[in-house]
Amino acid sequence: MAKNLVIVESPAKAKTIEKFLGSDFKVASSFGHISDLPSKDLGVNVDGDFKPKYEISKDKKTVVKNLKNLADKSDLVWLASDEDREGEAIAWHLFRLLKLDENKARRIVFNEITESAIKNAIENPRPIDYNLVDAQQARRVLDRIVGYELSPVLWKKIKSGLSAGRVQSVSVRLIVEKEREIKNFNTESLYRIDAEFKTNNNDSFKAKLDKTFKTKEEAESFLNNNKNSDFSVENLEKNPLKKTPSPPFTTSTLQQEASRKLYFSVSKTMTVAQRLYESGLITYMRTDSVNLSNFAKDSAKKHIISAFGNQYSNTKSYHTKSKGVQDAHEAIRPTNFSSFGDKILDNDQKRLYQLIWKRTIASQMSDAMLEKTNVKIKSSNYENLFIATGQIVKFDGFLKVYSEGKDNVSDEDSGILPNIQINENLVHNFINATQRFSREPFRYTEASLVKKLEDLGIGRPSTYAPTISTIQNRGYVEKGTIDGEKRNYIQLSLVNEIISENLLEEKVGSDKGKLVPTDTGIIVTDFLINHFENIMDYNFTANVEQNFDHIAEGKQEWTSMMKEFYKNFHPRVEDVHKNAERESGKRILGVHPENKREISVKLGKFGPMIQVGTVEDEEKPIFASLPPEFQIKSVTLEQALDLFSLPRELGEYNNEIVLANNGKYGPYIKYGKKFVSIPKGISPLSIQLNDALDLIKMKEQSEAPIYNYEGIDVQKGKGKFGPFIKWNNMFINVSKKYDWENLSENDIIQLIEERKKKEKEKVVHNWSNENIRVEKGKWGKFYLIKGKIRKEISKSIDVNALTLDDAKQMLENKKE
DNA sequence: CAGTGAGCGAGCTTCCGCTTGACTT
Repeated sequence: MAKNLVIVESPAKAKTIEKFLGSDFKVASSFGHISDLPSKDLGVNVDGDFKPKYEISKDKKTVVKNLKNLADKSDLVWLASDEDREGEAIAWHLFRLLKLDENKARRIVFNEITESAIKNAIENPRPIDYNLVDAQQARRVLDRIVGYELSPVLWKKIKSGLSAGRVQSVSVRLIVEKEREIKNFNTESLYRIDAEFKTNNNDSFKAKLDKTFKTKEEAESFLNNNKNSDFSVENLEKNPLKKTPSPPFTTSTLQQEASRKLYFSVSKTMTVAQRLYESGLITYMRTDSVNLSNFAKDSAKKHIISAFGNQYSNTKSYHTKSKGVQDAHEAIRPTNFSSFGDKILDNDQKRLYQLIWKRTIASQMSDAMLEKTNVKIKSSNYENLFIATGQIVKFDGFLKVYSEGKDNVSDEDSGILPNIQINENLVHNFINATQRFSREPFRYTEASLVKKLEDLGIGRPSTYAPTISTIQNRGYVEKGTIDGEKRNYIQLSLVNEIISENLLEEKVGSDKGKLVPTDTGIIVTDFLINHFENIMDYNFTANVEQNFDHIAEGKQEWTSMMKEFYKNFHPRVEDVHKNAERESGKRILGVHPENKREISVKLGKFGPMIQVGTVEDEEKPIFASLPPEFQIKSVTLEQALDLFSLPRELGEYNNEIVLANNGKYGPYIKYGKKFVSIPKGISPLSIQLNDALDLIKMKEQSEAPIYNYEGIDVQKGKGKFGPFIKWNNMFINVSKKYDWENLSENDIIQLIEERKKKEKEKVVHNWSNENIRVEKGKWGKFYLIKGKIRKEISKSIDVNALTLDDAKQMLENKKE
């Protein structure tokens, strides 16, 4: 057994490091945090000393047990978690839970995974930094108090199951406010003038006028003014322009570029990067640092010089400026620059790797040298000037491999100008006056939201992707589906001294794939801003981070910060609990045309709903849920009344009545006892019998058995987790190596047999009459299964000797 | 799984950051 145990956070890192250290060292991983506050209750003594109650995280029990075993057999334990707040806390929890002492434990840190860095770290251990640990405790406890005290307020005042937190609530606020900006935006139009001129050599180029016009009349009169006008070059200026490469990738910039260039979602970028990291092709992918190790800079330099030549190399260091950066890792870069990734089999992995390769290499290359030309063209008839700009590349430098994408591309790039002389006379091919509408602000995409959060110092590299999922899962935010509308605009053209008018068309107002707030998101945000302005302030995180820094520097005691915060926060929570009005976003739509009762729309316990009448009325109110295609803020009285026509009887099929209705899980068709979901885009209010029958037949077809194996039908389908076949109540995933569209008889038999074999190995007991099984799980665990009940069997019980009666007894206890 | 919404009250929900698999349909 090795004398030394090194513990790092990530297993892939452990594997790499073990190669650098000799046989005296065993390297293991903690898989991140091992200890946390309990999930069931607050877990903080808020009435006294703010002491947190820690327990070993549920999924880390075996990890801790294994580490304890290894530690007990070692002479020295090296705690090598990351060099930041969270990493220091992990080291401390390991120290506590592995029951180490000062003689046996050493804390070491390194922020690059190279042999010299690690050996250097081993030679320079330091004590655990308890100030840094306290800063982490403060961060953890603050987040817990905010999240676990605010969420129950929402359950009571708005809807059960909702959540609030320091990061997610502010993220939703950003999206809600952006939507309001767009809604309140006043679109104005003006006329822009652009022209194409011709030189003496018959070369054409484009130019813009330095003035715009408010009305069509003004634009037209300007064009008239150009008839019989002479044009000449008044001024020609050439200026050098330098472009510098962007720094290497952090998590946030990688997510943005992968979104712009590869159209990856934030979470897809992270899973693909994780694969590359596990294969040892890139460094760690959750980082806020732009720093490159000396090793990386050296090998990038060598690669650049040999591939492009000396003049392309410009080795430099980058430093991170944004708030709250902890610099525990390197920037995201290839581990080996000599591989351009052509051999990576998976296409997505290859594309992401090559993006990282280019960005990193470019960051170590020379600036690009450009020359910008500015030409001013005057008219004999008026004062205003036409301006043409051109750009030529004198030396491409880093542009040879990489240029960064832009989020909101508006102006076309200025190209190359022909040879033009000063005072040269020009003629125009055409002059256009084009109506342009001012553009409303851009909605956030996943990646641009991450950028905004990072700018505000909110959230961490490991949480950007999960935060975006959370706010969508809670129903606060969704991806837009509106395609946009057509809009006409006018273009006046002066050609050969004649003015003509054209009506052109453009599309505006699309929110496809962008983040838009739901009714719930808007109501919750307004409620929180009303009652908890402080927490919803964009600077809240920045302010508390300052306190955390003071704690880390030993200038402030962490529980005193908590007391100070809680003293103001908690009474506010109590007050809102007691006194605040229920927030439902209620809007009165009008009165019922027949019975004159009030019709309103609001957010109810189970989501948005329409209500006829009020509680005060003699007659009870009638309700209908508002389907997702409508919104509280925009639904009309007519649409609301329509909803009460459900359920609609469409006709008959196989002697059964066919109904269309809205259910808990969306619109559906019902016939007999069967249900068929109505797909998005079709309304249960307007669907006709024919379409409904088509849907029914489609469903029957997809459920039709494709094969019969051992007397049991085989069906196939596509689920949440990809294509599968179903046999004997087992879902069998069909991997990519099979052609799911055209499964052969052999494929099906093979899939079922493989699965049967796996099942057999797993099952210890099977009392099929009672539908009770005992199965083997991972880590030597055993499970008792009946229907949907799944219970872990304690290790003290001999599973093989278990009888049916024992099993029944255990299931009974479970129910209590 | 495919109607509930007042009010009553049971019993449930919830945070942010650090890490991977196991597991779902």
